[in-house]
Amino acid sequence: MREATLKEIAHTLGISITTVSKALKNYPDVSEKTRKAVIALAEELHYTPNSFAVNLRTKESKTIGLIIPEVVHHFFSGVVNGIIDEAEKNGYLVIILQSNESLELEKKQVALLLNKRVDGIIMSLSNESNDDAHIKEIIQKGIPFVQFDKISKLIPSSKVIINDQKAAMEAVQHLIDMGCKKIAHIRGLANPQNSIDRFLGYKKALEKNGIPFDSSLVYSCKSITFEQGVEFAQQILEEDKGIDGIFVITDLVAVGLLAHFNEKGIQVPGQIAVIGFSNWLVSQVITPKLSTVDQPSYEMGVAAFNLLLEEMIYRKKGKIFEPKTIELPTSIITRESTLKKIEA
Amino acid sequence: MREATLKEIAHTLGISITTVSKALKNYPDVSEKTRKAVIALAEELHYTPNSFAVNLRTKESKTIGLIIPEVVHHFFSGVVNGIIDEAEKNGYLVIILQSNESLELEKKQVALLLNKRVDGIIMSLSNESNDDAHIKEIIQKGIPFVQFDKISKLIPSSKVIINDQKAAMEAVQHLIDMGCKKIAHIRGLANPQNSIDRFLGYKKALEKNGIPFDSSLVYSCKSITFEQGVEFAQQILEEDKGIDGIFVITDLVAVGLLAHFNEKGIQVPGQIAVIGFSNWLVSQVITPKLSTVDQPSYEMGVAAFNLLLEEMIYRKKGKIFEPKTIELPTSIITRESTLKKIEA
DNA sequence: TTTTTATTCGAAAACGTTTTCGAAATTACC
DNA sequence: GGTAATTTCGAAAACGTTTTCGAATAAAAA
Repeated sequence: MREATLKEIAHTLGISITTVSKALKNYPDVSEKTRKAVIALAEELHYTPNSFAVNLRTKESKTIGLIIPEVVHHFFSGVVNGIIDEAEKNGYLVIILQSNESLELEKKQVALLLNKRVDGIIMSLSNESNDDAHIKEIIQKGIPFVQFDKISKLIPSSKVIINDQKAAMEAVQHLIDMGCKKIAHIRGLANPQNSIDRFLGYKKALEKNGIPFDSSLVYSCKSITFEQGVEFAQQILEEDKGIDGIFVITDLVAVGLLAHFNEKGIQVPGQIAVIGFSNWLVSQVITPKLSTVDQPSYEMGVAAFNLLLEEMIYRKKGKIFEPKTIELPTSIITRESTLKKIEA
Repeated sequence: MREATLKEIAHTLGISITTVSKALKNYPDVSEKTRKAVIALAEELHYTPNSFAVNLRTKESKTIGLIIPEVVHHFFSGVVNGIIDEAEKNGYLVIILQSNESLELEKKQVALLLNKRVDGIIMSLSNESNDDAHIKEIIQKGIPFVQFDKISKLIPSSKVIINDQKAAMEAVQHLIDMGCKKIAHIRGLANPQNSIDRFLGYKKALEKNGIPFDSSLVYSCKSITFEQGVEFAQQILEEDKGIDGIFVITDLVAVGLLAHFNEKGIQVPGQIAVIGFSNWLVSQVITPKLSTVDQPSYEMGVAAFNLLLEEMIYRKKGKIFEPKTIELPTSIITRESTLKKIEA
């Protein structure tokens, strides 16, 4: 079951390895006759170049690394999808590693990829990431590098992001347009930038519409779970502050709210309108169907790879590459949970 | 920004490349003094072996390939998770490719991985897979190979599976235990083996309990979607056959049923009990919470990698490897959608 | 025929590592 | 002191490819 090599082909054809190599790569300085012969024999032997040797010789592996917090997450698997597809179209393969939101693991994964000498790295930072020595090492080694979603602004690299603040503003504006007067916000954890940005968007939307900001209408998640949503729904009903609209950090939590409102016979959107974030699968199959903000995960993956590809090409030519930032548009998806009948 | 090499270290230390290599790999035939010196300099220069050269020399890359229909699917991303984690623990990296349920793509992906000369391949067949010339090529090339979930029984390789038929039987038995007398089955597409097996499990459970099989109670999905579930719910209500329990091919479709029943004011499980399959995230956040069959996706990934690892080790020693099949247990998760109150 | 030009080929180095095997240097033993 | 055993080292081959550059051959021009 030995694999055919250039040497073998050369030997049986009575020519040199050089010529065989050239024939297979369509170099101009090999006669039509020998080229034909080489190709014929190569096919017969099912010759395929030894990628290990090619890698060593060309100093590239046509392989990139991807580090994400976790695959089992609708958003990240969407991105993974986009990256894999686009990479494959361009002859690249993708190695995926998970950081599980742990800084320590993240460092290890970066080291692994550097050892593997991948041609480039795409990554979304873990929540813990504040120390970025390991990221700087990537840059300093001159490895093409792209960040997406959770990024560090301080690192000079290309980035693919959405505008969380703007998206949040639009979501809240939508609630206002639907007639909501007293709008609460279920915000995410304290540190992550997107949690902060969405909160700021909420504030700005209120401000823009002349609605006074009331910090008692902001609820902070301890965990991003369904149960957390149920708890806040309980609390909100108990407090009875007259809230008629809620902007929630993410769909999963929003669905928890809906579940409890449903149980208590609260009309959504009649009494309280709810809008989530991220367009999880669940938001379209719940009753009432949940309005939300769509993040173009697949497109982010595609964009991230293309940015990386551009840098890889630049670097290969020895040119210097100026990092770019791509901001992808989000869109409000209006479904039943916010559609009050104020039409016309 | 040049990377340090053995040659460099050897040069500056005035010793041979051989000795440097040996020192770093703890060969016994190098004195403590030179070993220390080598290690010190290696650390100072941040030396890390060139993996391309190592691959070429050792003929292995510590990289495996994984082909799945699609990442963006709760089940597959669970498996991916398990494989990546376990692979990393054992010093392996994972390249992921998607077949998108297309046979043509699947063939291409296999070819890609063979060209890359991965150390092993794990894969779940696409639905289209009937021709398996490309799979046979993997076996015949002697590449360690493991199938999981959607498998071809005809291919002599290790396999990781669940017992769909048994799981389906248990699900239907659960409905019967809950007092259901007239049980319908929403089955999947015609060809996939798991669709067939679950259907057979449904039949067997009825048989075992002395309930006559009625083919008019079996509904075949044209697509595995939420909407399909809604449609069947409509049809079932219109037909009014007195159905009081439904076993559904997968949670997504079951959730469609629930949505429509909810809209029409049908009590679940009071009038009709519903059980799904696969334990999608959505099943625990819907109202009523959906009973379902849990497939241990992460564990399947772990098992698949370990089987592959075993084969890789065997093969490396030149020993022949006898393929194994691991069948992982499923479990019925009883939630609100089937819990009728017949408790004692 | 000789010289020039175009065409076709191959020797050899290089990529960086691992490993075999023999040689040199050191130590132990009588 | 000499021999044997042990320790420490390095030359060299090999993995399979790509690419440079010069040589050989064939064709064209003089």
